[in-house]
Amino acid sequence: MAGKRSRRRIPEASVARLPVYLRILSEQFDEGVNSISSEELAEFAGLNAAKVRKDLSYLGSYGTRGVGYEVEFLIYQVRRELGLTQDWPVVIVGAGNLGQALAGYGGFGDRGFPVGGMIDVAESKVGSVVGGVRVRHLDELAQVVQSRNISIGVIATPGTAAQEAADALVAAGVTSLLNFAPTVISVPHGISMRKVDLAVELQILSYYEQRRASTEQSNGLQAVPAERRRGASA
Amino acid sequence: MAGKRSRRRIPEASVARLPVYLRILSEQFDEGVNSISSEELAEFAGLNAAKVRKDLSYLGSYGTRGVGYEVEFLIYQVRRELGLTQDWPVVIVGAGNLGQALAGYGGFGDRGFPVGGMIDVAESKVGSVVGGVRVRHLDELAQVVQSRNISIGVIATPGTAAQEAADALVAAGVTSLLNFAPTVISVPHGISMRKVDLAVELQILSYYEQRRASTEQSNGLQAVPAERRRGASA
DNA sequence: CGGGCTTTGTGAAAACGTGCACGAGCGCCG
DNA sequence: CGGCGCTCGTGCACGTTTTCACAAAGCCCG
Ligand SMILES: NC(=O)c1ccc[n+]([C@@H]2O[C@H](COP(=O)([O-])OP(=O)(O)OC[C@H]3O[C@@H](n4cnc5c(N)ncnc54)[C@H](O)[C@@H]3O)[C@@H](O)[C@H]2O)c1
Ligand SMILES: NC(=O)c1ccc[n+]([C@@H]2O[C@H](COP(=O)([O-])OP(=O)(O)OC[C@H]3O[C@@H](n4cnc5c(N)ncnc54)[C@H](O)[C@@H]3O)[C@@H](O)[C@H]2O)c1
Repeated sequence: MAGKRSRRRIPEASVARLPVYLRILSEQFDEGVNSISSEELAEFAGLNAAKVRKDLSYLGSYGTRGVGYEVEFLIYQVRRELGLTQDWPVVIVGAGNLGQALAGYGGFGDRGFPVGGMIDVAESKVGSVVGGVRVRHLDELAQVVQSRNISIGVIATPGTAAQEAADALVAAGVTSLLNFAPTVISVPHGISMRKVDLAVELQILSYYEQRRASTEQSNGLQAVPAERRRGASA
Repeated sequence: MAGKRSRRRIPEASVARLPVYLRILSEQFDEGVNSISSEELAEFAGLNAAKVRKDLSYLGSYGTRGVGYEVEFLIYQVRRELGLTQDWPVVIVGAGNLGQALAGYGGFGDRGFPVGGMIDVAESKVGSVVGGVRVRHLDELAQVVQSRNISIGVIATPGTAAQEAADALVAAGVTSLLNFAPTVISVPHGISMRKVDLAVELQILSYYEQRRASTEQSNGLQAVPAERRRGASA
């Protein structure tokens, strides 16, 4: 039997690497590369080849032994697995500095995540247009979510309002959240949640910085070996 | 002998949680809470108590059995371990939308990471003042880094310039990087690197969204159980 | 058409992180 | 001042992720 296909669950660590492969593959494709080996892909991604192969094997057996992977086909498969064959409009809650930057940021809609709505509570924000989208009041959230069939919400409010925003989003029917506020938010079981926390990242760096200062020992982290850098030249 | 103290290496996963504990502890302290149990801390952090205790045990034995942890003292210990007893000025490379948002963002300097410099290459940006800091040309990077003794660099350039920015930062003497560009960058061994990638986060959410659509099975992720939410009321 | 070279796909082992369970230590109360 | 109840600290078992290593499989060349 050739391939049982993809309804096996993919480990989260692997899922988190698929977008990286996808980006690399897309770049390579644009440069006219048709075929790529796990070794090359690993090199670009800063990983080792075995990990790349194992990750890709969760998608199915799409490589050719002795040759590698066909770039275009692999792109298709990764996109399919990640659910990128459809658009996922997002709603941004909090139209402050960050919310506006995000809304104005092209690389958002470009990649299949158009801004389907912006929400705020401040009089001064509601009604204004940011990144081509009219800011609506929190009261209208459910209506916005339902009319555009939005399932991903981005929280860009101050930390104190983040839980409230999350609750409102979930109540409105959103099932995935991306939280930029520096606050732990709790969500019902079954809702996906990821966070991006600047302060946490900096503090982690600080830890290793300090450590470097005391022991002259370097260590793990996401440090990528420098060896053989490849510039992507056209 | 009481406690061999902290020169044992702390697992990265634990390091990444310490900033979260720190934030919670600081909030609790501000509200007048003097003592906290691993159970309570776990509740606030959305984790389980055993993990909290294990994480804290890497710092030393600072709890009191039958009682819990003294908040103020624990704050001090976590800060010490994370290297937050000193400021870590950062230099931001790329003064575009994101770079400006970051520079203007208070919660940066507030937490011990003042913006010590901003760098760009565009004529239109160099010389302007953003968030109280004058934007300098890339050529002046080394001088900025050395004069202010900066060891952390933030990359906020377009993806195509990210590797170049990283190389320049490392050459200038920076030893920790936080990369916002959607590109894998490679750094020499011994340099710490963390990345924040919006597209990756959204694509991970997309994966689970899609999966939810096919199987009516929910799963892992960072999903936090909703149970007993605590609002931090003064 | 067969042998050699290359690279995949994957079991199995190792490393790592998490969660459980419980002994040890401390404070409090009677 | 002794016993009780609470919570820490941690050994251990479990689950997950990474790494290793190699057989299987395809391609190319002679
Ligand atoms: N600006 C940055 O560079 C940056 C970087 C990292 C993290 N953050 C975090 O992102 C969040 C937003 O930052 P910011 O700089 O945009 O802040 P901001 O104050 O500029 O914007 C916050 C916006 O949220 C709105 N708001 C408040 N309560 C709300 C609610 N209940 N529902 C909907 N909207 C509400 C406010 O009206 C305001 O427009 C903060 O939590 C901040 O810590 C910001
Ligand atoms: N804007 C957002 O909300 C957002 C969100 C997530 C990620 N990002 C990423 O952050 C990065 C910056 O985004 P942006 O919106 O600020 O882009 P931008 O185009 O507004 O700014 C980029 C800046 O970098 C400068 N630059 C270019 N090459 C440089 C070099 N070699 N050295 C120094 N500076 C250089 C440019 O002059 C420009 O000022 C991008 O990689 C983007 O993908 C942006």
